[in-house]
Amino acid sequence: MPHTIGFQCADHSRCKTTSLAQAEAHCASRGLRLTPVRRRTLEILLAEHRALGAYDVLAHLADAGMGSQPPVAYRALDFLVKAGLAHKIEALNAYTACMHPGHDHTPAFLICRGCQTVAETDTTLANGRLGAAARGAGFVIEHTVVEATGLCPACTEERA
Amino acid sequence: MPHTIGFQCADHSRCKTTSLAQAEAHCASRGLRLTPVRRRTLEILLAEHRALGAYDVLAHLADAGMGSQPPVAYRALDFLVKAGLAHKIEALNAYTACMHPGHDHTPAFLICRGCQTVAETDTTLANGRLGAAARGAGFVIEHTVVEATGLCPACTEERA
DNA sequence: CAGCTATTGATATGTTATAACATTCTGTTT
DNA sequence: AAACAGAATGTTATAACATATCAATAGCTG
Ligand SMILES: [Zn+2]
Ligand SMILES: [Zn+2]
Ligand SMILES: [Zn+2]
Ligand SMILES: [Zn+2]
Repeated sequence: MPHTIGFQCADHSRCKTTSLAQAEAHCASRGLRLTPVRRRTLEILLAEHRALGAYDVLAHLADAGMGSQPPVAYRALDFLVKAGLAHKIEALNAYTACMHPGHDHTPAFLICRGCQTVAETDTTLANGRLGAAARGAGFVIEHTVVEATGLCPACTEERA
Repeated sequence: MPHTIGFQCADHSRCKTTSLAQAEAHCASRGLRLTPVRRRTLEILLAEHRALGAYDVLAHLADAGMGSQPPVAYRALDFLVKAGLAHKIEALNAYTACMHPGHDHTPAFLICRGCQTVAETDTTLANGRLGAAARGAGFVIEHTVVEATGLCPACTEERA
């Protein structure tokens, strides 16, 4: 699998290409329109395993001559998030490309405060303790945010 | 126990009083200064089982003649969060009083999108699947954000 | 092509958060 | 008590994140 959890990827060029292809397929199969602005936004997010603020994305879009006002970036990001091609990292008010688009999943993130790398994994939160608490309380979970902040292996090493 | 998980509390007046007393004791035992602004900020958060934005808190502080500029609210909120007397709800960019201050815990929240009620519970995330993934990747978790959004029993009923 | 909807462009504004520096308060040393 | 140091607060300004609104355009449908 191209996207195992970890703080390095063997071949990021391939990683990007694969994700983009999956996104194209995903949109095609659902009649979603991956327009130039949206596609470029996804490419911008895929450039690194980090989360980018909407204004960072906007700056890159502007560099590409694709709009320079906030709504342009926010609309594209909203589309990607709703389509399941990107996620918002609430703890950072920033956005990151999904590492396994198309697969129905409940993402969880490991965020390094040293190098800002974001690693996506899955959670089975709804099956765990919080899910049990929610069911016990009669609470219907619709969306979850699971984010852990800390230090990745490389950054832990560096500060040792 | 006064603070069981759930979307009602039997006697909120008592709930507030208890929490405030716990907070006082907590600060006293650690040499932390629960100054008038900080205490009032905590009271404001304790008024309801909801999360309040910093500017909402600020408005209440201003009503009480205690400062009307953003840093006043943010500093008090930062103090409370660092002291473990309040938590930030990242999904709402808002703050809520801790329901069991002093106890070392990793909070998790159930947030109702109908009535905005926030219920705090615990998570053992670090022992669960994400914790395992983190250890496998050599990632050292320092802080976690676990928030579930959905509908509480009352609001589910109402929309039925 | 006429009409409809989705998307983009553009302007303005609203909301959340912090930087920077002055002042006041609190406890400690002399 | 006066001097001092550090913590807390007051104040101004600005940075960073996000949305409302309306006009223009592109893409599809009958
Ligand atoms: Zn994902
Ligand atoms: Zn790192
Ligand atoms: Zn708590
Ligand atoms: Zn509710």
